[in-house]
Amino acid sequence: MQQPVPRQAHLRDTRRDPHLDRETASRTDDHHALRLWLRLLTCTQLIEREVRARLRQRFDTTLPRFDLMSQLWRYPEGLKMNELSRHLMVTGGNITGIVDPLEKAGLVERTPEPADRRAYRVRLTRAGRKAFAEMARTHEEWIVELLAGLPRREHTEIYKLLGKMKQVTMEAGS
Amino acid sequence: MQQPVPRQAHLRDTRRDPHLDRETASRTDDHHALRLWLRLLTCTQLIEREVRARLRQRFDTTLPRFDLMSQLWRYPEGLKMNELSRHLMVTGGNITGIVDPLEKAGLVERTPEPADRRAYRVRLTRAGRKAFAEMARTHEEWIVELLAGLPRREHTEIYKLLGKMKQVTMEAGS
DNA sequence: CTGAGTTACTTTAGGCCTAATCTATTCAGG
DNA sequence: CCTGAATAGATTAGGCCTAAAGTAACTCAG
Repeated sequence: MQQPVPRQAHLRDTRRDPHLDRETASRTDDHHALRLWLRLLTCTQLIEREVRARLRQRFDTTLPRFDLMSQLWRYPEGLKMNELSRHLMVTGGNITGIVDPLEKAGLVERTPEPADRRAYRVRLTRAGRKAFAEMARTHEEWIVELLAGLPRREHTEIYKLLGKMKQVTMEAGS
Repeated sequence: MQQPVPRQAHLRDTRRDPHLDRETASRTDDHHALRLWLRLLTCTQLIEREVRARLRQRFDTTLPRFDLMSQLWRYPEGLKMNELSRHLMVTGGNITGIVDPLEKAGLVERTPEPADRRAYRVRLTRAGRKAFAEMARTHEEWIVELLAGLPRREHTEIYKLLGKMKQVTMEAGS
């Protein structure tokens, strides 16, 4: 839980120039779908980068660990490894790599699954619940803050449209 | 440029269950901003994962390499390392790690910058241009295909709204 | 002209992620 | 009951990404 460190000038982050990102170079003859995709990617990266940096600075943790704890928070009875894999949309091997250090830190625990000796259930420990509750509150404030400039009306509009986009993409994908 | 390999049953990708992703567990009392962010993330990951997999299978390359070549394609005179860093929104050290293998593969070249002996210009080679032209055509088809289910009207609507979102996020961020 | 500060790029350590492969367990058909 | 296929999870090799620190070159005030 280290405090934010003031950034020195020679380490200044040059990656936020509003006039120079992936999208800026898109050409007028690019297909609309392509430009939409690039813009979607830019928006996601803007928020994701900020959240990652803040999680690291304020809570000395990472986004994947936060995400995993977030899922466990919503399922107090715990989740199996492959369920976590599906929820977080990452491969199983990766889940092992995220759960291991969290378990070592005492934030989650593996409890045996009586019905299947291959599997077990991952749950937040008491310490994990306490730590997550604090982080989640702050995290939500960050998101609200980052999107505060967006009027409520457009807020729900994007949400609805992205819902449709999610659906058609899932149907089209592989 | 290997061909796609039919996936064996026991390696089936279990990560695309439409009823079980990060978002599904969002609770009704979550703030609207948080739910919007989760949905944005899901949409991006759906497309990104698909594109990464296809780039690997069809062209035996990666998304970061494709993205970097894409920027060079749009700037035939070449870009300096720190310009690439800004365009792709990643750190400088990372650019080194992406350019190195591309240079080794003969797809890009580093040419000295006469005015500044610390810097140089990275450009596509002839082979790089040829390879990229082919990949870009296919890549664009993929994106169009993945978003094909979205009516033109909503297409431009999301594009506009995300533009606004990008703007307010950039103003709010750090 | 000199030296402090800045900039361009690289390197390093560490974490995330994937695909592929491995072990142990479970399951289903004969 | 056996045996082959499928599943749960771990492991490995390799690539991406970051922050931080290192090197070399540039800039400019004194």
